Amino acid sequence: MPKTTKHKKNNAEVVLFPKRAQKPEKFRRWLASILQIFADYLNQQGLILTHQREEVLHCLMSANQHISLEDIYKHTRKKDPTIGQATVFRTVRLLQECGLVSEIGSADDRARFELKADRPHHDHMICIACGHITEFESPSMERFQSQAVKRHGFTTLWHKHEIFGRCQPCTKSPHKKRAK
Amino acid sequence: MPKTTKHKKNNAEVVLFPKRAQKPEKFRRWLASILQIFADYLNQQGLILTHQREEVLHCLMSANQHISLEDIYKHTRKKDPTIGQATVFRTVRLLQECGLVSEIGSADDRARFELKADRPHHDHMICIACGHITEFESPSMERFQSQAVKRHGFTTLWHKHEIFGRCQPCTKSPHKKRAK
DNA sequence: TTCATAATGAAAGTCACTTTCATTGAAAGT
DNA sequence: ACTTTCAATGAAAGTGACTTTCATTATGAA
Repeated sequence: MPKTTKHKKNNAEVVLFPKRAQKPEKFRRWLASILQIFADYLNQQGLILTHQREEVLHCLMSANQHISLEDIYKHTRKKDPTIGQATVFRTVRLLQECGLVSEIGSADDRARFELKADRPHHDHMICIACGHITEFESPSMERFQSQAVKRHGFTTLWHKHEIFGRCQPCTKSPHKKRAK
Repeated sequence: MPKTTKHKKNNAEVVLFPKRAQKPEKFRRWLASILQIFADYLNQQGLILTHQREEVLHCLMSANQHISLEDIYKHTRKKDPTIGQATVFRTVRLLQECGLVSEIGSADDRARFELKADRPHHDHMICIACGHITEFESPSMERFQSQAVKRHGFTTLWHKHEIFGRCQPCTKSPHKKRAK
C-alpha cells in the first residue's frame, strides 16, 4: 500500500555517472543529434538554445539513472554556479513538451525524469526500500493495453506503468541501504 | 507528455453519489462488513473506531467515483461541521495501511482514493481534458506483468497502471467540460 | 472518580514545485 | 556602433496539497 511518506529532505549526494561510461566519440555524436532535435524544436517555437538549456540536456543525457529536478540543479551548478532552479524547471518542461524527456514516478515525492529519445518504450519497477528504479518492457502488455483502451473509446496520450515493491537485493537483505 | 499543470485550485463541487444507488439493505450489509474489517484492524493496533473514522469510511464507500482528501473533508463536514482535515488525512492513511483503500493518480495534483475491498484489481484511464477516471481490467496484462517482474527478481507490493489521454466524449468534443 | 492514552481539530509548518519581476543579453533594426 | 525589442535568466516570493504540532477533549481501564 502506498504509504505516502512525504516531506522528507533528500540530503543524499547523487552520483549520476556510475559505471557504463560510453565511448566518448559515440556519446558526442549522440549528444549532437539530440541537441539538434531540441534546437529545432526551440527554433520552431521562436526560442533559442542557450548554454544553460544545453547544460540541462547534457546532464540528462549523461545520467545513467532517473534524476530529479534537484539532481539536475545541483549538477549543472557545478559547471555554472549561477544557474537557477527556475531555468532547470523551465528547461525540463520544454524538453517534455518536445517529447525528449518524460516524467516518471518515484518512491518519494520528487518526480524523476528520463530521456526517452532513441529508446524503446519501457516501464518501471520502483524499489520502496532503496529507491532504485529498474526498467522493464513487455510488448505483449502494450498490445493488451491498446486493446483495453480501444474497448473504452479512449485516446491514449501517454501512460505510466509503475510497479512498487522490493528489488532483488532489498528482498534478500531488507535493511541494507542502496544509494539513491 | 505529462505537462504537469500544478497549483490550480479546485473549486468545483463534487457530486459523489450520481446514479447507481444500490439497494439500501444490501449497502448496509456491505458497509457493516467493511466497517468490521476496519474495526478489527484498529483494534489490533490498539486503536478504536470513532464516529469520525466511521464517517470517512462511509463517505468512501458511498462515493461512486474516485475522490480526493478535500472531497472527503467537504462531504463528511456536512454531517459533522467540526471534523478536521487532519482527521480525514489520518483516517485515510489508516485505511491505506490496512489495505482497504488505495491511492491513484489524477490529472491534477490532488491524489484520489478508492475503496479496494471486495473488488477485482483494475487499472485506470485518466482523461486529461475533463479529469474523468475510467476503470479497466485486463487479466492478460496482469499475467505478463508477473512474468516481467519475476524475470528481474523483484517483489511486487502494489502497482499503478495509469493511462492518460482523452475519454470518448472529450475525444469527440475536446472543448466541452465535464464536472470533476 | 481518577488517570493514562488515544483522538481530534485549529493552526502552523513543509517542501517541491511555479511564478513574478527586475535584469541581462543577444539579435534585429537604424 | 547605437538603440530597440523581447526572449532568457535567477533570486526571491508564492502556492497549495499535504503533514505535523499542540492544546484539548474523549474514552476506557483501574
